[in-house]
Amino acid sequence: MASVSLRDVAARANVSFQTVSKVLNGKGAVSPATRQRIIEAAEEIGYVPNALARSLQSRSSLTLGVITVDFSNTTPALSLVGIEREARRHGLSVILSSLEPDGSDCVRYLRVLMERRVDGIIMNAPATEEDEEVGRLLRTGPPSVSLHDIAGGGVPIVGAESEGTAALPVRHLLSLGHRRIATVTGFQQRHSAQQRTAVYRQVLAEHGLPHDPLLVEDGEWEVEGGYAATHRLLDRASDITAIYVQNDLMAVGVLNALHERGRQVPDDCSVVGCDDHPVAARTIPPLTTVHMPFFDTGAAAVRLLLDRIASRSTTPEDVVLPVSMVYRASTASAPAGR
Amino acid sequence: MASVSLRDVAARANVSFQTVSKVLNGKGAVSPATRQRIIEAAEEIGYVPNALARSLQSRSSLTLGVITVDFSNTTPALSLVGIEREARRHGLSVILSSLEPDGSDCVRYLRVLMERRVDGIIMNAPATEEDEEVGRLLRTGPPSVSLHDIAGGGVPIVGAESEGTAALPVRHLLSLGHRRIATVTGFQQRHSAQQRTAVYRQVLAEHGLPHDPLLVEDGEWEVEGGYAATHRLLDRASDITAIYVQNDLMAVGVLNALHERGRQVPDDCSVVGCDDHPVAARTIPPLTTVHMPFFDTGAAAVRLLLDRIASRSTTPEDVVLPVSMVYRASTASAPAGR
DNA sequence: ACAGCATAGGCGAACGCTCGCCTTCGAGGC
DNA sequence: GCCTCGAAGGCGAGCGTTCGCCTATGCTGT
Repeated sequence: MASVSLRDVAARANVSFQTVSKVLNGKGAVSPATRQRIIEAAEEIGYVPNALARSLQSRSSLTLGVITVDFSNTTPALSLVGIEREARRHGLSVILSSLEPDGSDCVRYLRVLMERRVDGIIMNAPATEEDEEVGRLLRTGPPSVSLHDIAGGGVPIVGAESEGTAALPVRHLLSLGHRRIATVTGFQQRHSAQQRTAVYRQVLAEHGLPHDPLLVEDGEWEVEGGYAATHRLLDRASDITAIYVQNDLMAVGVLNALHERGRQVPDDCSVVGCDDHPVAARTIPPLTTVHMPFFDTGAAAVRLLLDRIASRSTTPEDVVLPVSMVYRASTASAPAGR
Repeated sequence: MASVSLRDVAARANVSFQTVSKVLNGKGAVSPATRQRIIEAAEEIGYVPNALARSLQSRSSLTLGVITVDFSNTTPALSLVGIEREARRHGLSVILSSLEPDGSDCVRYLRVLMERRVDGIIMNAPATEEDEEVGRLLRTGPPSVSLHDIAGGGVPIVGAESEGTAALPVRHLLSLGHRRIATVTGFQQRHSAQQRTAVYRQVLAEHGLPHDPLLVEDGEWEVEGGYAATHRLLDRASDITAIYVQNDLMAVGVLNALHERGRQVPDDCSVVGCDDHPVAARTIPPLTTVHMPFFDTGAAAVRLLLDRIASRSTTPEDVVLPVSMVYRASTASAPAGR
C-alpha cells in the first residue's frame, strides 16, 4: 500500500529510475534484457504509476471537468453518459460537479476545476445561462464548450436544432387539422423553453392562428408540473384538441390529467411530447414525440472540446444536431365536431 | 493563461514563495502588512493554486472514484447524485467512470482510478459482482465501499434492506386477498433480482401458496422487458390477479401490456412496482410501489467511505437503509369472482 | 548593557515524474 | 591502429507544492 515509485522499481532492477521511466513509457533505447528485468521488477513490487506527478510535469491532466444540472432526470443524464463515454474513448477522465437547482455554486465549482487543472470544461447547467461571472471565468479559463447559452458568449455551443424541436410537432398537429393547440412549456426562465414557445407561436401565426395566451401554461419540466398545467388549461379553455408538451416527463403528467378529466387520447385530444424518453414508448397511449439526440450531444461536445484544446483555435463554431419526429399513438386527426 | 505559480506571486510581493504558501494557507506567522501585500499580488496576477502539485506533496488527492453502471436510468443516477452531493459537502471531487452493460472494462477503469491516486472508490456496477479480479483489486487498493455484492467479500456494502423490498409488496397483495400473484423480475443474473424472487417465493410459501414457475418472468429491468414479460405471463396464466414488478420502469411496460389486453388496473389486476420513480406518481393509474432510498444510499456510501479512510478501520460493517410502501391507485382487493 | 525570547520570514528538501543532454563502450570502416 | 558512430543508460533539472527547521530582528526584563 505504501506507494511504490519509479525509484523502488529502479533499485530492484539495478538501473536509474529514469531508465525505468523510459521502459514503462516505451521511449528511449533500452536493451531487451534490461527492459525485461525492469518490467518484471515493476510487476513484482506492484508498481502503479502516479498520474498526479505525471500531470504536474507534463502540464496536462488528461481530465475534463463537467458542470451539470441535477442529472437524476434522464435527459441530462444521457448527455452526461455521452460525455463520459466519448471522453474515455479518448483516454480522458471526467470530474463531475452537479449543481443545486438554482445554480448558485457554479462559480465555486468552476474554481475547483481550474485548480485541478482540467484540460477543458463542459457546461450543462442552464440555470447559469445568465450568470456573467460564469461567462467571464469560462472565457478566461481552460477551453470550454457548453450545451446551453453562456452570458456574454465566446463559448461554442453544442445542441439540438432548436427551431425544429418546436416546429416539427406543432406542424404535425396542424396537419392533422387541429386549430386549438395548447402548449405546456418548460420552466419559462430558461432560454430553451422561451425559444420553443416562440417558435410555437410563430408556426401558429404562419397558419393564420392568432396567439392566445390562454393556451400556454408553464409545467416547469416536471411530471407534476405537467399534470397541474393541464388541469389549469382545461379549466379555462375546454375546446383544446391538442397539446404540445415541451418534454416527455411533463407529458406523463398531461396524459394522467387528461385521463382524470375523461378526455380520450388521441380521440378527444392529441398529445405530442419532446425528448423521446424511454417511457414514452409505453405510456397509455404511447407518446408521439420529438427524438432529441442527448447522448450524441454529449459526445459531440467532447469532440468539439478536444478540437479546441488541440488547435487552440478560437473558432466559436457552434454544432447543431438534427431532431426527428417519432410517431406513436397519442396523436390523431382533430375531432370532427370542431 | 500561462499558469502562474507561487513563485510568480512571491516575486511580485518581494518575499520567498514559501511565505506566500503560508499566507494562502493561513499557516505560519506573517505580519498583516506582508500578508496584505501577498494577497493583493496573488489577486493581481490571477493566481490559481495547483491542486495537482498540492496532492503530490500531501499524498491526498481529495478525490473519490466512482464506477457505475450506465446511469441514464433514473435509479443509478439518483445514487450517483447522492454520492456527488455528499462528496462535495466534504470538499471532495468525484471522478466518474461509467461501464458498458457487460461491465467488461471495470478492471481497466479501476487501474486508472488507482493511478490517479483517488482517496477512495465507490462501486455501483452490479454487472461486476462476480468478477474475482475486481474483488481482488478493491481489497488491495484504496479504501472502498460498494452498493452491491463484491466477489470474495471484504468490501462493506451499503444498500436498501433487501428482504423488505420484496416482502412488503407481496404481503400487501396477499392482504388484499390475491392468491394468483405473478412477478416480473429484474435481470435474473443479478443477485438483487434473485433475492427478490426468492423472498417472493418464501412469502407466498408462508401463506400456503406453492411455487408456480408459470408466474415468474424476467423483464430485464427495462420498460420493453416488462411489456413483453406481461404478455408472456397472460398467455399462459390468464388467472393472474396481481403482479409484483421488480422496478417501476418495467411497471410502465406492464401497465401498457395490461391495457392492451383489456385488463383494468386495479379492478381486474393489481400492480405493485418498486423504486418510487418520479413517473410512478402519474402513470395510469398511479402506481403503488416501494420507495427505495437511492439518493440516501449514495450519500451513506460516501460517509461510510470517509469513515474508513479516516480510521483506516477494517470493520466491514454493512449499512442497511429502510424501505417503505407508497400506496397509490394500482392496487385493490382481488376480484370477487375468484 | 546583556541574556532571553517571540515574531517574521528564508531556506532546503521532498513528493514522483519527464525530458534533454551527456557519457560510456563496442563495432565497423578506412 | 585510429576515427566515427550508434546504442544503452546515467544524470541534472524542473514541474508547483508543503513542511520542518533555521536565522535575523527587535523588544522585554533586570
